[in-house]
Amino acid sequence: MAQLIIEDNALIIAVFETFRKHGYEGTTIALLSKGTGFKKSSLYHRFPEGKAGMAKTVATYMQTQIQQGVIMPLLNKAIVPEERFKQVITTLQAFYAEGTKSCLLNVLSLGDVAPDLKQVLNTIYDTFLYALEKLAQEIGMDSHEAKLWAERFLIFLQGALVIQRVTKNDEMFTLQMQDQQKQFNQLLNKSKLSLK
Amino acid sequence: MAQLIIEDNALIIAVFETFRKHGYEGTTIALLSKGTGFKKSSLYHRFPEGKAGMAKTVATYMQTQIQQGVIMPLLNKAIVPEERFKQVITTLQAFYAEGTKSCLLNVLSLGDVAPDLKQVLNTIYDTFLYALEKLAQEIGMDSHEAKLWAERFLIFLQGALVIQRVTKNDEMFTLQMQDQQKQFNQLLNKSKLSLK
DNA sequence: GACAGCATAACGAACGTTCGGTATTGTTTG
DNA sequence: CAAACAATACCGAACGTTCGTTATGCTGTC
Repeated sequence: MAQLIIEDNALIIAVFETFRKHGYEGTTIALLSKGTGFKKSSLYHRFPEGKAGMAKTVATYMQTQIQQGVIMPLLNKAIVPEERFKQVITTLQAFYAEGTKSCLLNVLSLGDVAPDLKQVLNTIYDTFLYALEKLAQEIGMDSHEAKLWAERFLIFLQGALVIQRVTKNDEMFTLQMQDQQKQFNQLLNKSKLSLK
Repeated sequence: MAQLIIEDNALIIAVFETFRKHGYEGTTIALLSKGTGFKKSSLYHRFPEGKAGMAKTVATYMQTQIQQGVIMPLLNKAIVPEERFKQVITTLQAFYAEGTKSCLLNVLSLGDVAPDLKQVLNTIYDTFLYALEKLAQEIGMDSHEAKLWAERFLIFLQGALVIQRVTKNDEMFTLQMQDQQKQFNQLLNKSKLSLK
């Protein structure tokens, strides 16, 4: 029994980094072995469901990270919206290492994706979108505007990651995130004005 | 001699579609054989440099497509800017099949990319960016604004493709492209007003 | 009969995975 | 407390399959 083992965090992170760098097909067990320090067969002890299981595990890991570093701050009404958004930008900067690391949502959604993995990726997007939407509504957007703004932010996030990977212009992501923050604050100020 | 053989266009397109769907590592020769109708060994007759050569070929194919459908229209001063941008949006809609197909710039830039392939991808981005920049300058932006606007457009393009792949919301890309066009026209009108 | 175009068949290497076995750790029992 | 047993953590070696690639052979056309 007791099948639910708390996976070693450093191990998961190493696997996560390998997948986000090489994508699913590009990630080999040999590569994972190198990245984690475990021999191939040992990895199968930790992940009895093999490569597919590892991918699902890292996707779930990302889900919890986003939940903790993004969703919770965004919905935390104890803090002013401006500060909340700033926190999220900071989290994302760290999570994507200033845009030098790719997003699982992108690299794990190529080709024929296993349905259960796809569902985790979908959920991450949905919850992220929802939290952004709620924040936007809080600062005065109607439901439609809020959804559009949230979508746009996520599009921008993903796009900036792709472009930085192609161009190797390592400041692009940071600059664009800063700009998103600036624009958010402008929207917020407009909303404050119209309320007075 | 005569190393430059005119490759069969339908063949290249089939290879191109396979790569953009599965990425580099996810694309196998068996998959290419299925997609093209050629046996594996026959593919090596057409592409003596193997898989790496095929990838480079499809990247170059994309380069010519973008050159013809995007760069040339953007720089064509015989047509008004509004119409030029509209043409480009139309081209991109077709090129990405309303956002249902991925971009080589994204899927071929994962993991360890061969330097010569990377350079082709880089060139595609650079020329695309440059042409957008020139158009933006034409409608009144200064050099700095123009570069930012061009970057943003490409970020949006790539981001929308990623998001649509994750969400399977098949209208997202089209809607966002239409919106980009609308925004461009607004910028253009502002510029016209300030000139009067 | 030369040569291009394509297929058959096979290559070594790497793929993801499995299995037997050995340490190491934890638990039970006297 | 220690001996005995069980469970866990990890590894070496090998599995069958598929990878990318190539050597060889057939078939038609000029």
